Amino acid sequence: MTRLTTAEKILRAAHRLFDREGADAVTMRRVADAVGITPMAIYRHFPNREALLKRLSDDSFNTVAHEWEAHSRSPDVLQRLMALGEPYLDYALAHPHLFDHAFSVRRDDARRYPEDFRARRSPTFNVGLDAVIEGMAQGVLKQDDPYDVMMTLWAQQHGLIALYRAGRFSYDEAQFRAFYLQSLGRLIDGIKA
Amino acid sequence: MTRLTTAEKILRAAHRLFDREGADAVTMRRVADAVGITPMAIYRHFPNREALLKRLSDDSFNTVAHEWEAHSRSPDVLQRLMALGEPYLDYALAHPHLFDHAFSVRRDDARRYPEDFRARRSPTFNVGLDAVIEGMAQGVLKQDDPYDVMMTLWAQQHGLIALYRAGRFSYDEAQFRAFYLQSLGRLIDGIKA
DNA sequence: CGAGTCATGTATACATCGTAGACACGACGG
DNA sequence: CCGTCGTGTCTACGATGTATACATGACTCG
Repeated sequence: MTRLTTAEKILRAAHRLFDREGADAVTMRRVADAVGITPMAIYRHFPNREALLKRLSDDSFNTVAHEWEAHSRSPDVLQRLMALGEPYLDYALAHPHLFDHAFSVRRDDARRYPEDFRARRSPTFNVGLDAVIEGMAQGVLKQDDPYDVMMTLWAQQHGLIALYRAGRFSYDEAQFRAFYLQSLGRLIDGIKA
Repeated sequence: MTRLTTAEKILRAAHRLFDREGADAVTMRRVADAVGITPMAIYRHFPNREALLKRLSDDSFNTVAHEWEAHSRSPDVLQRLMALGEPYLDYALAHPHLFDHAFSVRRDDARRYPEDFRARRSPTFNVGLDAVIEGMAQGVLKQDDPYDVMMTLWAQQHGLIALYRAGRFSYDEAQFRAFYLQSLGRLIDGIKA
């Protein structure tokens, strides 16, 4: 069995709370209790609560981002674009609270469109982007700014999930997934050549 | 000059704080100070803070919803669908904090898709919906489920705004508005006949 | 007129939160 | 042996929502 540093124990306890009950449940006192230390001890490892939360969502996101890149090697560009919508949805359904914090919360270090994305600083965006670029080169997609097109695709997915997360759908996960893919298909129809 | 009841003064003071600094700035103590009463006096008019916030965003939203319905009587369905994206964006830009609370926060009384929208319980959704139905009848839009199509349109708009509100764009308002309309155009291309 | 009711406010207090500040204590290098 | 440093504790403070008890004035009804 691996020995855990205190910092790791804090992260694990906090992650558990975050994933199950959301950011509000991650109080310094509850995390400290779970680890078996006093609240102030956390400050030896993280400068403040906000930094702890940021670290949590960053870690969680990075883990998922790796699976992302591996996803869908379909040679058919249109199919690949559809398939690329899935990991985003999967993440939102599997870790709703972390998703909220990673994508719906203001943060100063977030990548910004267009400069960061045009500079290819988002590994996840890049995966879809390359599919779009390839599709345009093949003539499967209309000629257009591929960055703008990819951003439009992202927004479509994000909007559906945001509304779902905000309780605007009475669908269960399977029904929502079907609706999500169907909506994505409508947009893809709009960018097809 | 009109005499204001205390409840109205509370609402005005709270609205001011909400609109300028966001929901977190609306503390019972700050509202009470602004009105000139003690914090507990607010509880004679609102059961708790959450209800006060809900009332604020409801009022704000309803005000805007009226302008909504008046918007865009263009006989061209496609143009009308484009134009209908604007009031949503206008509201988000003019009252970003209220927008966040009205559309991005979980609330048990929110209308849910599909039942509430299919039952035409959303006056704002209906406006766009009727354009979609008309477009399908005219053969300008592909045959499809008009409710699903309208929901897809809403999600596209909502997603862009959510990402903008979360600081994922470095665009100023004018640039973002252009991008928003352009993205909406791509989706409309996908639902055109 | 008088008494009770009710709407509206205040005063006080409590639990919960993030976190500042002072101190303890063991390891380790000179 | 003695400082320094990493890591923890203890205590306390200020913000916040809100429960509870009480005050006060207006209005109603006998």
